[in-house]
Amino acid sequence: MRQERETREKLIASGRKEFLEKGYAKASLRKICADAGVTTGALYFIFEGKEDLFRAIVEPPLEALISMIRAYFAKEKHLLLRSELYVHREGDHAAAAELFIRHLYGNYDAFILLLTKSQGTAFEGSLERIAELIEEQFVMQCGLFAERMSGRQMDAGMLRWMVYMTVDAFVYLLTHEREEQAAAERMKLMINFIVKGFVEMILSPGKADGDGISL
Amino acid sequence: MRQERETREKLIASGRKEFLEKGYAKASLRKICADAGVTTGALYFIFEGKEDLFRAIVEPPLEALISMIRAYFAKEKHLLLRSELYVHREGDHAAAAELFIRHLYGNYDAFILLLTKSQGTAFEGSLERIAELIEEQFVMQCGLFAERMSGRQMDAGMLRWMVYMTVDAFVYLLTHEREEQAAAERMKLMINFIVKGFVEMILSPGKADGDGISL
Amino acid sequence: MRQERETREKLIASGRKEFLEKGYAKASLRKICADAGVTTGALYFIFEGKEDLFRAIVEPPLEALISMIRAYFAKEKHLLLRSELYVHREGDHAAAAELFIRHLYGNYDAFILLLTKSQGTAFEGSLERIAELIEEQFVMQCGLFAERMSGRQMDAGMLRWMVYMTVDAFVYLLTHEREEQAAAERMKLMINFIVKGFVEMILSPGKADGDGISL
Amino acid sequence: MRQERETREKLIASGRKEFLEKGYAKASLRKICADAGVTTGALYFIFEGKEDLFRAIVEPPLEALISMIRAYFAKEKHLLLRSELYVHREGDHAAAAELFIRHLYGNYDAFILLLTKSQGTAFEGSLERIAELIEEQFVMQCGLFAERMSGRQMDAGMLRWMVYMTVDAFVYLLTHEREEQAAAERMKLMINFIVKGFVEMILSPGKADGDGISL
DNA sequence: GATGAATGAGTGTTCATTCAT
DNA sequence: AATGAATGAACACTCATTCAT
Repeated sequence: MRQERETREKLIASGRKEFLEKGYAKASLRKICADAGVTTGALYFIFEGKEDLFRAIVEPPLEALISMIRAYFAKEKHLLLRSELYVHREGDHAAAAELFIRHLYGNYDAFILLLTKSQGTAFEGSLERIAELIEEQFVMQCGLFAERMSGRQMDAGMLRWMVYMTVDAFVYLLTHEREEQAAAERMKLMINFIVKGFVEMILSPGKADGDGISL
Repeated sequence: MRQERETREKLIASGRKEFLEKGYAKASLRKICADAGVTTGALYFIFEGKEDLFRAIVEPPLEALISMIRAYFAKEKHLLLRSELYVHREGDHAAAAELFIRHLYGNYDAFILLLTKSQGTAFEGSLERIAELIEEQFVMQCGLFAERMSGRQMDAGMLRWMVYMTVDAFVYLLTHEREEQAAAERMKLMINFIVKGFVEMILSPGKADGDGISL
Repeated sequence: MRQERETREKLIASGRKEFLEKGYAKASLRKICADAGVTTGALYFIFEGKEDLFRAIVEPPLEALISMIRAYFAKEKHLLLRSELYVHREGDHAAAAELFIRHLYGNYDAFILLLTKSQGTAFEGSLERIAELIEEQFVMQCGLFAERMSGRQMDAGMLRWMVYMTVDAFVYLLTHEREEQAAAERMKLMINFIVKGFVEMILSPGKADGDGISL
Repeated sequence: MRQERETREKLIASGRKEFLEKGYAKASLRKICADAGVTTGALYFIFEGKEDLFRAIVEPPLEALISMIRAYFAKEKHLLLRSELYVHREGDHAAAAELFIRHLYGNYDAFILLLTKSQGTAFEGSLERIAELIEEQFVMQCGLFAERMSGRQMDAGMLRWMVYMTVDAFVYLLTHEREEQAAAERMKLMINFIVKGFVEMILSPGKADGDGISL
């Protein structure tokens, strides 16, 4: 049991390395095992196969991220229900962003794998799934919001893009800025930019289409 | 000669299909050839190998796009040099955006391949290269701009991100909106959003760092 | 017709080059044709295939050599029949050796091909065939010789080896001394060495076996 | 482990057969594996590839031969240093020759492969390398010899050829006489011939050139 | 809890050769 | 007299996976 854990860890470490270097499809299990100083049989004892090894590397950080997102939105929803008026203060989301950044950079390799090397895997659509999750929760909140500020409709397509853009901002940082501190710094500016644009858009929306969300 | 063209076209067609389905790495030349009703030998008579077939599919549209970008920036630069004052009018870039959208959707499969299925290819960094090209030209223009509106410094990192974000907006559309008309419509809103944010940022910039661009 | 000859020559030239570089088996007809600026079809119009091209390069010089050898032995035989006593004079065979060297070096590439790059070809045993030819003629002469100098038996195996050694001396030069003049010079010494050894062996032969040739 | 050894042996056996029949370049790994009753994958588990299989067949006997040569020369050198006068006795090298013959015929197939079927392999120059090794050691001994018998110069080119001729005598036997006993018998005569010629040449050398070795 | 030998289908690629034009 | 498009079989090699031990 003790030993299994050790082998498992070694395999995960060298798997991470190989997947990063070659991408999922071109990575070689043989090389991963050799690098871990373990036989292929051992890998198949511990994991179900190639994809399972990949999952073992990327899934835990991904699931943790999703939990964080859910928790954040739950809190936001709670606040929204209690307050009667939504007031936007600068830096509102900064704390959350920093939390996310910390998690992303704390599992840097796993997220790089997830976002740029997972082609051919069940995880290749992870970014999309995260965006959808956020959009879903966001739309829900907007629904609550709309009960108080009537008449306004927002373009659902634009909203979807903005969510995607926000999520992609994290990806951009992850792939262009290796230092966590610098990334956190930058993210504040980026969030600010997006929020401002968002508020602006609500105040003077483009021509609404039928697909709009009442706001 | 006549015949070669036909075979070539058939191979490109079935190659496009297979690459789209499986991604570059997992695509099988044998399947491509069988699907085209041709032997592997024929493929190797016409193309140099797997990557060359891929290139034959994606390179022409990519090169055309790059030319369009260059031409657009050349025109912009020319205008900038003639006028004494830069005045932003809404919809300024709309025409260009529409042109790009037309090209992107006119070669839909090729760009999907390029942007989402080119891992393991010389083209896997194409998006980045396009972003760099645009950034380069953009920075150049900002330099010209700076000769007239002095003192202003803009955060180079933010500028880079905005360029990336703009480019990524096209990718977002390509991967989320199959209809060209709808995409063109949307792109106008998106461009508007970005430009507004950009102007806003110039007027009240975040704290500039040393790497800033004089504006 | 004129044209055919030209194409033929170009193919032979580039074939010689490719065969020398890669050896017969690994040489590529495609490369030969490309190098000659000719299509594969043309090659098959003029030659019957890969081996036929090889033959066209090496056969003429080989046949010429064989003729020279035959002529030389015919002359020797003639002299032997006329004279009553065989008298060995130093430098006897020198003239012949020089002739052979001239021919060998005049067709240097062809003989290198023949001797070191013909594996997989009908010509891969050429050296052996030449040795056998010489041995045959040599034995015949020894038979004539034996009619006059009775009693002596020579070890047939040793004789065979000496013939082989002689032939191989030419190969040795061809593969170790690129300059014809130097090779000719050296060959005189080598011939001398062999002849001396031969005479010596006749005068005090090893124990004869049943396979001996009466001398 | 037990099993691997068996598979290894089977592969070596059928590899030896196929290489002998077709030569290295034209030999087919597929056929070798089929003949051994094993899949290609098995071959690649045990060997690194085609050339590695070839190496596994020919390298051990070759290395053993080289060691034997080195040992023989070391002993000779030792004797030479102790005795004040070099006295040639007939049959001097006979024992060594017999040892070599025994080794050569004890690994008959391997040496045939090495000497006549290794084109396209790292081993294609083995004969030359052996000749160089012997020449090197031989020249060294001649140097020692020269300290006592002064004034004599020997043509280095002739010496080189004689070494080559000696080595080639073994090749000649290997390729022309399948029976070890007969070969050993013959080799004695051949060695005798060469040594006699050598001594003769020293006593009445051809005109020495500048490249001569003082003797 | 693992080993390591082996599978078998698959890969991209190269080849000498053919033949309608 | 020659083209050039195409064939089809073969190539060495790699892969994720299995299973007796």
